[in-house]
Amino acid sequence: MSENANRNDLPGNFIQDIIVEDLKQGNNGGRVHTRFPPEPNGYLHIGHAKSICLNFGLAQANNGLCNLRFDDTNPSKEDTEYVDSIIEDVHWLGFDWEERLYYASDFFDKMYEYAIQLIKAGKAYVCDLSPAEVREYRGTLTEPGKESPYRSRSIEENLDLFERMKNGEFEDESRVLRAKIDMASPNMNMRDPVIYRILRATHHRTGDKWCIYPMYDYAHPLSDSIEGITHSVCTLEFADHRPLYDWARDNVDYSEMSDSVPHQIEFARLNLTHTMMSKRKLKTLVEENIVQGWDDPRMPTIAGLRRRGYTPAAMRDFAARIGVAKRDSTVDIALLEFCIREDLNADARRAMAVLKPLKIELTNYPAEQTEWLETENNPEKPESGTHAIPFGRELYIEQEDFMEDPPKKFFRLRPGGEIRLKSAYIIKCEEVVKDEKTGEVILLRCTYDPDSRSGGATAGRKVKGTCHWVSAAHAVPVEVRLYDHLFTAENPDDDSDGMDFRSKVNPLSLQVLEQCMVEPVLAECQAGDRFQFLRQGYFIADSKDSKPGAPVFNRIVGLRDTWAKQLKKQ
RNA sequence: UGGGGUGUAGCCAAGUGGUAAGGCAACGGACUUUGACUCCGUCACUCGUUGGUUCGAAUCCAUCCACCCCAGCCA
Repeated sequence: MSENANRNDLPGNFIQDIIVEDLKQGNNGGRVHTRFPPEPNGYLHIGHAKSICLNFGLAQANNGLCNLRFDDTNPSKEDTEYVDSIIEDVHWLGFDWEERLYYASDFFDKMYEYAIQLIKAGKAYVCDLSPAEVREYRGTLTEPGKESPYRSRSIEENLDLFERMKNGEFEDESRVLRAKIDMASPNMNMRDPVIYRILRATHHRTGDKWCIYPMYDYAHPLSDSIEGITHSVCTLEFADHRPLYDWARDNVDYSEMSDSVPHQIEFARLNLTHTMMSKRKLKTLVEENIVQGWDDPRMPTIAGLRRRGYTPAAMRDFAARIGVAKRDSTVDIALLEFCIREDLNADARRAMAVLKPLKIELTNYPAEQTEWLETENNPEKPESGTHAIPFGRELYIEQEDFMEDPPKKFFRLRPGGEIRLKSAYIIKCEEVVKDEKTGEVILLRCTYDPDSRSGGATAGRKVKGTCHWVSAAHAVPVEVRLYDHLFTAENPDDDSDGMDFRSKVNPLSLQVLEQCMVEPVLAECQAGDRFQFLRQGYFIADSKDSKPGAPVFNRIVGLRDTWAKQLKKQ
């Protein structure tokens, strides 16, 4: 991963270019200070991971700092559960804001004072228009707006009304504080935007202290300024808000707080194929129990991906590989899967697990005998050593590794055919036993070649196929859960077809296999341990339901399967 | 039809006047005690269109086209 880590340390994107230029010009006193500013109204998802890696990465690469700030200006949507999960997820991704954890609500007093400053400067006024009237007066995309009749109130009256708004003398929605900018601006955001509204909701941090709350467009530039942020990185849809960001930044005198002049820079948010990114819809999936929770392994949330078995390193690598630009783009989820495979291939321990067992009886193997064979823990990492696996007369192999009437180029077991059992012996299929009623194959009677033992002097004989197996007498039964995309549609966020997204959930996105057999050492694995079950893919012992002696495994990602591809072609 | 933004391969993405990086995917081959992994090779005579400037244009100018965002007292 070292190359990838390097790439992460040295972001090669247009924002880095801006920073380098700023540094060259000596702007901001040579400081670089970014922030990751989520609203605590849901769990973080893979799209946020891009932003986190960007903001913290930019700071790291330039000897700067990155803050974590909760943009908690709308108490009706926010909750401490989300605050806690966000803190956990950013840490888990591997980033540290040290003591610089802020909340926009930390600055409510300051923001209130600044609003008074604006009123005194004649740059803000209390407006009594109803929400519907405000909308009407705003005009349309092609027609200018009309000025509010309350626009020219005296400073004294504005001061009085604003204080009374704060004191709770007025109903919700009866009045707002607006910035006095330009009702004819072609930019809708500049048509006297609301900067404070009356909202009676208990705030998760300030409780009932306030009944007026600042709007994002006002609060964000001020939070940035107060924290001394130099580069305020956000997504493309805020580009239209930049003039307002600058307006608030430039019309408030915060000089006693900080010497930096933050600039907003926009980049394209992440879209992933087969992945729903809308927070609102993800929340619906949770609330309607369509998934088991925010950390359901099928969710694109950081918590879900973590439980699915994704590693922080793989996610950081992914963020580095997708790049940062201003084009609306949709990254192929195959790239994310590539990143986790690459990480796990280097690290995950190899183990044998039979997901759909088919019994084998070795007719020439002594009934009571058990041999302990050595097998490598990870061939990519010889220093990880070996472990012992028991071998006996009765075994299980994968049902799909036997075909009675196979197509061409089938390298596995067939009647009269031979395969090597990984780290053990070559066996030959002598007899196929079927269930009399169903015709289903239930047992293969085989013979083994005693001279073919792995690692032995006479092990050199080659056969075409090698398969995994477990000893029937020693194997441990476990539950395995196979996950697939929650949505089969390439772009589940697109609802231009008029169909409800709930109807697009993939019913096969979760398959539970209850008859799986794993080698005995896995009974003692720890929750969170990751394995490669050879050809079956990568799995993690579930961190939620795993219990000693009967672990549950989630499939993280499958392996590439060229055999399946060839079958399709035929 | 107002304003803002973006067009480079199937998907991302470098490139900023000197003759199209890299990754994913795909395809072909080698290797293989799992058909995985690994390794090797192929994959844009052309950068949304059409003109122009220039010895030379993905890069500069003009034109047209396409897509995304904005009319919350959400962020």
